[in-house]
Amino acid sequence: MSARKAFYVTTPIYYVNDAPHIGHAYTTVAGDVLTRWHRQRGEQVWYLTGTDEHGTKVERTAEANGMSPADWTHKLVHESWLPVLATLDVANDDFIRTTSGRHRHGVAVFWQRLKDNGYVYEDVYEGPYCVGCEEFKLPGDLIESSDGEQLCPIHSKPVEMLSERNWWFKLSAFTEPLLEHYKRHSHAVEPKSAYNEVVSFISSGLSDISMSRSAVSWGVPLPWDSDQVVYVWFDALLNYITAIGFGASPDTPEGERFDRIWPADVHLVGKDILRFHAVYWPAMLMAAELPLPRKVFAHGWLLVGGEKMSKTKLTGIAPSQITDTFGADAFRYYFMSAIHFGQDGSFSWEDMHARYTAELANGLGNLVSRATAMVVKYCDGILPEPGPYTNADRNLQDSLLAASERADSAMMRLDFSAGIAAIRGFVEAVNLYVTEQEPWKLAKDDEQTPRLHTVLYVMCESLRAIAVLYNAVMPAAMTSVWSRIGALPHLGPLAERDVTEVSRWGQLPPGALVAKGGALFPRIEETP
RNA sequence: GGGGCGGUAGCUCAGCUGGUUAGAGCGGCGGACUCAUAAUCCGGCAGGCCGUGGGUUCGAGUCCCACCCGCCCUACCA
Repeated sequence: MSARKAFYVTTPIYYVNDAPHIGHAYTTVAGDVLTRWHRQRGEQVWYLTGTDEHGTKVERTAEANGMSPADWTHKLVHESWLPVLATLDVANDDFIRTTSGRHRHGVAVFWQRLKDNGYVYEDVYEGPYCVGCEEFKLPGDLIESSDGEQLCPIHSKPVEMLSERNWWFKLSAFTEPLLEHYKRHSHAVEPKSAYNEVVSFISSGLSDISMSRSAVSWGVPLPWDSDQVVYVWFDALLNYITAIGFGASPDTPEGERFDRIWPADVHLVGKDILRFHAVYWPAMLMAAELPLPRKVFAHGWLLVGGEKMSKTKLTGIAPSQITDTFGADAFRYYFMSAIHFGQDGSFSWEDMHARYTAELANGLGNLVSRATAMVVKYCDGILPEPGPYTNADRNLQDSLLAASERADSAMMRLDFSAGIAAIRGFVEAVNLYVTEQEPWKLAKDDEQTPRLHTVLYVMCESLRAIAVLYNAVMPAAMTSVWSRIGALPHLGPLAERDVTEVSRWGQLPPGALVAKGGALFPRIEETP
């Protein structure tokens, strides 16, 4: 058992009141690709996702549906949120629910510690409150409706005036420490535009913030004041530590796990929740004397028809709408390759279909077909021994080395589209190689048999490398390739192959049994 | 109001510190080939007032100013 620090990646925990859409799926897939890649570098990895289940909105929806909040969230988690992970082929190590005992316990321990450390005090607050946002608004935040009513600018719904005796977190104490931290760690928030936004916000000075609610019952009670619950955001953020054992004593297995996994290496977040993760969260951790996350990465929006995807505009798309037609692998491939991670990206069915057809069906899928078909046809499905290599063969090996190095460096910096582009470039090089070497002509001349065998071997050995490189993105399809080229009995499970050794030539042994399967990515004629 | 980002071929986007005829992929057209999912490979073509209007410069998509449009952050007056 290794004591190495695990590479720890998190998604936001998703608010159960929403239906899962491709925006949620996008974040989750990104984390899955990232963690699968790191696992294939031989690293210890921990990948966490989960659900955020407390707050007034959930409480009211449950009530409207005639259920208790506990029953209501249980139903949503099991009918909507957990199935999405299976739909997308996500290999998370854990799934945290804020309603779970370990989380509620950890939250109580955490805030008690902050109170003991002197960062929590009592005060009265009066002001407009938006239930949709679950937060107090400043009068200046509000917009006025046509009939003079004060509305929340985000939800365009009337605010409620509340006067509360609350507990407050001394956020103001962390203005300078946070600035110092971000000055020292200029990559702790990415992309750069997000970093600049965060630093600029902190520079303008931080105000203390209310961390509890008295009018809400669906939440985690304060350990020292059972009339109040922890404000939902200051409950939710803690999932990143409660899930891995915070709150357990250090000599227990849970406590040891916390020490091995924390701090997070990457918090993946949408840019809408950047401030919570890059300002409030690190301040809370400082107050608790815990290490800070190494990176918060804010990705962009998925745009549909040029606008941010939205349920009210009927542009919200469920992941299954896409996977039912194209499959989970194509879903993962499309969103990771077509959109530069960190920027907004356009989704359209036309683009999805076009890239699927060109890059997966005609490009990669067809390459697998032609390689396996020829080994079956010319060599009875037994991978032949290669003869002497020519320049063409060596050039292809060189391009594999270059592609794998570029892919690794891109994946390490979360530039998924560049990583995939590097691998796709190698696939295209192999297709070109096949066309130029014309093995079907070599097959017609017995004297050319050694050369034919070399070409067929190069093709299959290339597929071996492609399967390893693409496994993080398309695990199911690449597992199929792994099996078709007969790699499994000789090389073991695909997921255990190290991406940093992928370019070492000659790993697939001659004699491997090659089989032709059905279309890896069948052509799809109709678009929904 | 202030700040930031984006507005480049039909579509999605590259174009660093200004320099010869502004690029890629996809789509469209032509050719080669037949192992393969009518796939692959090659070639050319098309076609873009590089958001608008000024300015600096021998020369600007690339710098400066103003403005228009989209989005984000932030502040706020009646």
